[in-house]
Amino acid sequence: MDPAAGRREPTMRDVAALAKVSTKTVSRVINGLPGAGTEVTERVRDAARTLGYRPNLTASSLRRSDRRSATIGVLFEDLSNPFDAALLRAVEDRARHSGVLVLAGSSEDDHTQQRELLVSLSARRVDGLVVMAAGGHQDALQHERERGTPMVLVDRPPTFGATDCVTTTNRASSRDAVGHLAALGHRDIAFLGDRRTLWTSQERYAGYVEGLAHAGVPLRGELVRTDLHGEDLAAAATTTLLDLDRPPTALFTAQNLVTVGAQRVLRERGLHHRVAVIGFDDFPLADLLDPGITVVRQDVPGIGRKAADLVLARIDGDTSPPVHAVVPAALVHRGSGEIAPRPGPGSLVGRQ
Amino acid sequence: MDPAAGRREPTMRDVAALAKVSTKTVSRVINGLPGAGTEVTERVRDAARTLGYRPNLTASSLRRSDRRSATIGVLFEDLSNPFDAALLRAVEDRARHSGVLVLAGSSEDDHTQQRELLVSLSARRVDGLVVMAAGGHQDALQHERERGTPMVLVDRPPTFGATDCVTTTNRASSRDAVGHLAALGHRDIAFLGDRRTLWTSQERYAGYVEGLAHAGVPLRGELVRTDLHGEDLAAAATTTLLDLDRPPTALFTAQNLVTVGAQRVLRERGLHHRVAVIGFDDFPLADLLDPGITVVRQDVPGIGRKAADLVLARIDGDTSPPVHAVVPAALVHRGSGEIAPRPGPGSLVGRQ
DNA sequence: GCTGGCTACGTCAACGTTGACGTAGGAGTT
DNA sequence: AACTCCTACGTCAACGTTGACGTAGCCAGC
Repeated sequence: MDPAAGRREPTMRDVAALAKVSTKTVSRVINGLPGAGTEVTERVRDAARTLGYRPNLTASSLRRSDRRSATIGVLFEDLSNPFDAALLRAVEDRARHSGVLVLAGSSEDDHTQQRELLVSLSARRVDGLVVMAAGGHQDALQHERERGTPMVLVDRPPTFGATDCVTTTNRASSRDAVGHLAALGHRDIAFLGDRRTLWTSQERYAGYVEGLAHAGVPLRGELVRTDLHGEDLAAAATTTLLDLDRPPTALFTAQNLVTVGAQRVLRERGLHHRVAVIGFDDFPLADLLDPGITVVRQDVPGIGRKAADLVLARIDGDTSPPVHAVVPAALVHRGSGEIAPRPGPGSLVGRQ
Repeated sequence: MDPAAGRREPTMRDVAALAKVSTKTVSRVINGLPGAGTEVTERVRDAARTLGYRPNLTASSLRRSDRRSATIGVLFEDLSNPFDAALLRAVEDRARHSGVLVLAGSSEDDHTQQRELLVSLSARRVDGLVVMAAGGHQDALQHERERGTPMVLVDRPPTFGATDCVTTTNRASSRDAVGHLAALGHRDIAFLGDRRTLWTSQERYAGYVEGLAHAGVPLRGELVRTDLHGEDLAAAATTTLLDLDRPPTALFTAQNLVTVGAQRVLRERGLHHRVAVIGFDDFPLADLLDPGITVVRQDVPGIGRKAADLVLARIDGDTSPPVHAVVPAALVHRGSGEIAPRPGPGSLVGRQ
């Protein structure tokens, strides 16, 4: 049974009646505004406590001139992905310390779902948004932004203007990672990437191309596999790569699930000490594997904090020009990226 | 610059004026209620589209009799923990399909923070709560519950009455895990647990005790380590356990971070193929480690779905007696839990 | 003693929406 | 022709709160 069935939430009016003051005075006391004497303040506090009064932020924000709901929306791809979860946590921490709560949703990288969530969030009059944009067009986001909603994109930049965004050094770090492999002597470095519609995938691929070029290693098109969304596709692509006549001696896996999928296949084939791997995005336990997985590690909490700071500042009226903040990623050497190439079965290395 | 600086959000009044109808008729059209003719409906829709009208759920829920905000609060320990994140995602999915959004917060297992978040959530008039209770007393939760807020506890049951809850088979699965180790011949099975204030820790410890008793293995108090909150404490405890004169030949690590901390030490010492380990809670990549980590896997999405179903049903007025749903966990054999005991340096096995 | 300024209140309306209820006009019934 | 009934609207007030403004009482200063 509902312990409070039939009961009604006490309102300011109830408190005012019990304290024998006007609702306006209750409002002043509750909000700590000046204009209430000490004795009256005490009476109001007592009454509120007695009745179990709780302010109604819904009504308050409807009436107040600033119209703030003290709530922001967070719209990520998949809240159960460790990357998204860490990002959410960082945003939430920052917001909480400003008295702002977070409405969170997963878009599943689907435009329809993203649009529906945007509608739901705007119906609740969130003060701002932190969004990991679904790949492809960003019409719905642009539309929302043009209505004036403060918005910060994370992980991927907007394709429209006047919007803050926080990303990492996708291209430069990818270039460095490939350069690291090339410096060990690798010349057959495969690229395994997530959906090509994703900006991060494109940037990481661009970094891969630049890294090869910079090292003077020709790009072999057959070593490039994209649109690997999820572990299974990544594993399948890894299999076909290893079955090539001249298989790669190193893999650059450009997303965390892709890294894991590739890793699974290497282990099945007993090649995990033979084929070098550098992954983009760190993941839990990457250091416990044997060999440890060398990764490009993003500063996820840093990205989240920055994004939260930006959106909170915009909500507070900051009208300085839009910012594209780039939070540097770092190459973390753990072993898998430090494996030198050596001729394997079917390899043509040394025979050229 | 804010693209909409100075502009005001269009309201029903604006739409009504443009469509030359009353606001009430706009309300009917927007909410799909009967009583609006086809021609008028069309005019209203056009006007709404022209103005970019968006309903204000805040005002709507203030006025409506049911007073629903179509929002629930999710109050977990740490949204960046994979367990919490997976749970959040499951709850969010279920809620979203009912048109309900999720306000999420991390309590960090801290009563003050939990209380503050409860206040924030109730100020926003959430329709219900899904809570992972902080350890120790649950006064604030009980108070909130007694006010009538629908509430479902997950992972840990309430210490007060009349409240739904969803947990897993902590005790039985722990018993089974220990039994599994004992059946392989282990007699020195250590217990490494999280904070003793947590109900799950207590239950898992109880299962450990029962498992030993059932297998006829005497409990050695020095093999029991608790209050290991986080990987570092777990690693330190593992070290002292391994340094015992008669070290354990198997570890039952009763929480995912504890499992990882212990694993780290075993690897450092090269004992990961020697000392058996079963962990409670699965974690990503547990299968990729060598050996794969045998774990008790909770059905996290199942728990989240059930919790969401319960709270949504309560919000819809379900007044059936409170439920304590138990979602079964399963032992997943991956190798680390199938290592048989053999005498090691300092072990007394065989010398007794 | 009157003015001016200040403090501590109160009154009123409005935020955007919807429930309760009213009404005009047409169709159907007797 | 008078009646009921129904549909398609409109009017009004209220949800809980706060901004704008009003006012009573007090004190200081001349």
